[in-house]
Amino acid sequence: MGYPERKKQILKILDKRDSMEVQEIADALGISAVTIRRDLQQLADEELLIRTHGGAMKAPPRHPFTAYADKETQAVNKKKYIGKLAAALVKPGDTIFLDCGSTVFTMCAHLKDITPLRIITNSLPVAAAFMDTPGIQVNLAGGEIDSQRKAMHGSKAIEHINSYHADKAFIGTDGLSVKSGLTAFSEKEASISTAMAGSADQLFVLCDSSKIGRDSYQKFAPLSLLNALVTDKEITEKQVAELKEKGVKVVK
Amino acid sequence: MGYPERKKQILKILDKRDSMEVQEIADALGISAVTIRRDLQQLADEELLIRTHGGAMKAPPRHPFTAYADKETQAVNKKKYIGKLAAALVKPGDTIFLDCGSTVFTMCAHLKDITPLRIITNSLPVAAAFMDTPGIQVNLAGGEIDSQRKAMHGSKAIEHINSYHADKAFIGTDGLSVKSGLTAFSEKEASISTAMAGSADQLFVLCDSSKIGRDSYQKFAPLSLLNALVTDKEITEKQVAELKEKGVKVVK
DNA sequence: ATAAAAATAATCAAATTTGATCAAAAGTAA
DNA sequence: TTACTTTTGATCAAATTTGATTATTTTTAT
Repeated sequence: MGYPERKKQILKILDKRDSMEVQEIADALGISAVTIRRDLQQLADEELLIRTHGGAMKAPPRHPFTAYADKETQAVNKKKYIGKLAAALVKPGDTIFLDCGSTVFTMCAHLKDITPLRIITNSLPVAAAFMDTPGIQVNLAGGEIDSQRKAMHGSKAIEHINSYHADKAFIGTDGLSVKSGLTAFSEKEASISTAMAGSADQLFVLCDSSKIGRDSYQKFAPLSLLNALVTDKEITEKQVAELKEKGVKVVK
Repeated sequence: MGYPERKKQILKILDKRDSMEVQEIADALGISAVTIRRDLQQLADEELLIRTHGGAMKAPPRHPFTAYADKETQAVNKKKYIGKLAAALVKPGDTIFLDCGSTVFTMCAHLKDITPLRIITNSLPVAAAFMDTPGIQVNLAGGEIDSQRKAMHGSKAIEHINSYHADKAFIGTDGLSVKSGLTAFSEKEASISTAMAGSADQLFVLCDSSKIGRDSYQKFAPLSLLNALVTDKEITEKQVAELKEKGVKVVK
């Protein structure tokens, strides 16, 4: 029996019972406990279950809005770092746009004490984050929900964003290069980002170093629009110099 | 007995009784009190319960959106019953308005299998409920978030609702009487309800029997607009007769 | 306010689980 | 076939969990 088969079996057991023990599974499938442990580790990495000593438990239903399926765990810390830096650019009394990316979302934890604050966003997780935060007023863009991105997209949402003005816009990007400027993975993301950029006095782009120098699918803004790029310390000096030459300030 | 099993047992006890003592659990499970304390600490960290001296209390409902602060627990069952009845009025292929009340929210659990379905709402909990439900497209009204009601209100939201048309509207009410028709607790609620009622072919009002014959603060619709009132079995024959005379169909 | 009682956190030892390492088996490609 | 990679299983040191004991903190009673 190969891994795919075992994976299916293990999850099937877990679906019926809320928890199970390593030895128990090993016996049931006729596989050594060592292998089961390896399987459980892998499944735990995928967040399909929770590993406990001696066995595993069913994964708790993650909240529909706060759950960002972050595949690359090594990028999480970079993102958090960037979120903290970006949040430091926000001042009490500001009105800001926040887009629906996971990097921008990491700002939220650091914004709770910057009050009063007005946030305009198309992101449901952002809205959820400030649901019970006094002093922070959230304005949510309406429209069709994109359940993948947990955000509103489409013409209605664009129209909504366009009807407001903000001091600062914080947006993510899927690629940033001197040649192509800012690039997005999809038209949906690009159009929201463009709208926010166009209605704010200042534009800040959040982007971890791995995406710098990389181009994604769709161009949506030239570097000249940026007030600053917020990134992590792993950006190279060469990249910083190139961007500086183009007039882009780098915060790291 | 391992941790997963204990965790389940502890939460099960807490589900029935609102609080419990350490020694009591230790005896019940045949586990040392020290271990129970460690378990309680962990569960408290997970916010699954609240630690007290000598024991633990049930945790307050934790997610910002799924948590409706339902003060009157005895009304919950009535509401669930009404939600089920109302959901039966929805057919695959419908486009429906759902407002942001807790009674209307109870419909959600019963709508998941009625696909395809298009839902237009100003309620964040409704949006959350269908986040991962294939076949159900949610359109969320934009605007300022009312954190009390976990919904969008204001002119932007009204405008959003007005720009759509639906087959059916399901709304709650804070009062319903032959004399005053439908009444709401606040202007905010009333204006959204009016907008939904005005843009739908059919209007269904969800209202538990305790609110029938009662008037709230603001009138927002005459009984003549109703296609049906969905309520519970405790409505009196006299009330049903009076409503019938006014042309209101009662579903119970 | 003070003392007694109860609950908790900290410390330690025993038992169990685990992850790392390495060897065997199974699968792949040349 | 052979050489090579991947998967699986066995062994053992390291880490984790558990319960007993003791010191500290919190609550209750006087």
